[in-house]
Amino acid sequence: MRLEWLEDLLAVAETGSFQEAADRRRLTQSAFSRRIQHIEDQIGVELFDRTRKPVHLRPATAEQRDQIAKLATDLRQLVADLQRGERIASNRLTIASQHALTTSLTPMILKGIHDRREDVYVRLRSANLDECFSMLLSRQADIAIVYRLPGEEHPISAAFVETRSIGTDLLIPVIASSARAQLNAAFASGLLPYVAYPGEVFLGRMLERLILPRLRDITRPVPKAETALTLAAMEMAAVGVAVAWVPGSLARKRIDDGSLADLSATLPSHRLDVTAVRLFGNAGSVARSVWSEIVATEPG
Amino acid sequence: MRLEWLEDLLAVAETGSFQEAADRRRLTQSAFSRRIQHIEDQIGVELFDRTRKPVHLRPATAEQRDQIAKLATDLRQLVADLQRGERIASNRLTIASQHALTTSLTPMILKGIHDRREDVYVRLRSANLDECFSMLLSRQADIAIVYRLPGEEHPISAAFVETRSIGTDLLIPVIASSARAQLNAAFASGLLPYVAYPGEVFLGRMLERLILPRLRDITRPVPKAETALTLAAMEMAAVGVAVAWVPGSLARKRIDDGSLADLSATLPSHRLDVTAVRLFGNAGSVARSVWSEIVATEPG
DNA sequence: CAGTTATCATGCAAGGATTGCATATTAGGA
DNA sequence: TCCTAATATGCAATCCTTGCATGATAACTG
Repeated sequence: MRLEWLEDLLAVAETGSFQEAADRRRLTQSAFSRRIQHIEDQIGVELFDRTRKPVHLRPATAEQRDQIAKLATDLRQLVADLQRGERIASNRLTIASQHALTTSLTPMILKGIHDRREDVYVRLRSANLDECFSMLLSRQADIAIVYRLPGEEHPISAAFVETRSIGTDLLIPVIASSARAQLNAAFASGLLPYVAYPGEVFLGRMLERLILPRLRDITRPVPKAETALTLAAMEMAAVGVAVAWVPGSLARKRIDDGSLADLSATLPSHRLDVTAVRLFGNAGSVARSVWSEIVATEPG
Repeated sequence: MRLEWLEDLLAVAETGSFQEAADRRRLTQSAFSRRIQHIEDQIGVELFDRTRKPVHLRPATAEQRDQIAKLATDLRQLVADLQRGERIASNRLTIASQHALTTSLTPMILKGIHDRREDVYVRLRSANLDECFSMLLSRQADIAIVYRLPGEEHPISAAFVETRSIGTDLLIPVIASSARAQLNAAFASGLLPYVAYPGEVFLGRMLERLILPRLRDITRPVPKAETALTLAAMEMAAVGVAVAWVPGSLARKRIDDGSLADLSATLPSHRLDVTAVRLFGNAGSVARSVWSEIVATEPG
């Protein structure tokens, strides 16, 4: 297996066609086609369904897609680490950030660190909630930036981690402004189309426990699509597919420019804490200093 | 980056020489040498120190060794998963086992599962303690088999995981029988050579907190070597380097055949619980059934 | 310190792998 | 059924990788 191959597979998964994938990978279509054949030869399995014309991933291949993406990221990171060598070993720091925060609050935190500590090299790794804790535990990350429900605890024992609230956010329902009429019609007939998150991701559990029960009191929620990524959910809402519950900070810009409508006046929303988490114990000096930077961020 | 290359690097790391590594990788020395050069070219960094004759890993390379090994394992697993396809998606189960248990208790557990449930495909992943929990949290493993100190808690909140004790073990000091005289001499002069574990691994923390303090009352412990792997520690003890504290179950055979001596009569030992851990929540039917198999194992 | 040995590097030629171009084949839609 | 777009394949040029023989150098030995 090669990183190149993983990238080839991902290109197909993302573009849905050999043609486009070849393009993205900067190969001719013919060379690309043969490369895929070669990969399949090596593995000994047909990864794609050729009986359809834009080829489709076989279910077994699609199942591994996330793992392929993760391994590709990790391999690239390994190469980068080897390249960087020991030069910055001492003032290097890894921050794990929950996906939905990676595009909203985390960049501001990084900027803050960079402004005050130019010498620090921060590696940002975006992952889902469980993976963030996973990285903390196995010391692949020094600090994690994750959401938490007010009043709840993180899955890691308080005896092992230190948690600080560094801000709050709101999980709000949104949909394309242009789709409001349509939504109202559905709503009037007692239905609420919404974008679901899989049960195993944080927002999925949130939605299931906190939003849907309240929703069921006033309407019948109907899942129209499912995605593990908040950004993708927001996109679906933006094209008017259904209502998506997303962190307010993420939707802010598009609400302000009018393309998305905030429905929290009529549909339930919920508060979220943004927290910084680290393992107790002897953190390096850089990690300690950056931690104090981060927790100095005023909650609110 | 390629899996092949990772394996090349690991071969060098493990054998300490291009010559032997080439052998293990079934290449001529010359071809292997050029392959390493090619890898370095691609990465753009000298990975090995050539000014020494059996080449040495550069510190920056050694630092990434664990990560390289992990990625190699994961890549091989990915290929296997792609090969196996979805056939057994439903009755597949991943068990994470702490390294030291992987060679002692875990095989017996696996055998028990296999005897009663022939249809279940179990994937065993050996990892250190933190990685085991990490895999549980990110749902890369369904069940973890790990040591725990009696009376202590796992780093994951009890609210999120279910823990069951499935046996006990003893952390005992051992050394080559043939080296006892030598050891007694050192001991008489107030010194105790021992094999240390790095502070970030479970046994390292155990040793530091529970054994060394008691040891310091009676002698002056001097670390002679350090390794993160219990098996390697036992090997060092077996060649007479120093005393190593290892799980009794691991050393049993070599104590019985006389090659290792159990020193727990004169040096401190400590009890260990063997536990099975899983996340609360909706486990699949196979995971539930295997869990009951495992916890049915009588403690003791 | 000189000589020996083990270890790694390199020139070379053979064989293999990968690529682009041109073109054949096939699925999906009109 | 025919057309179009997507994928596969024949072919020749190029690049990569390998083994063999041999050169260079660090480490060891007496």
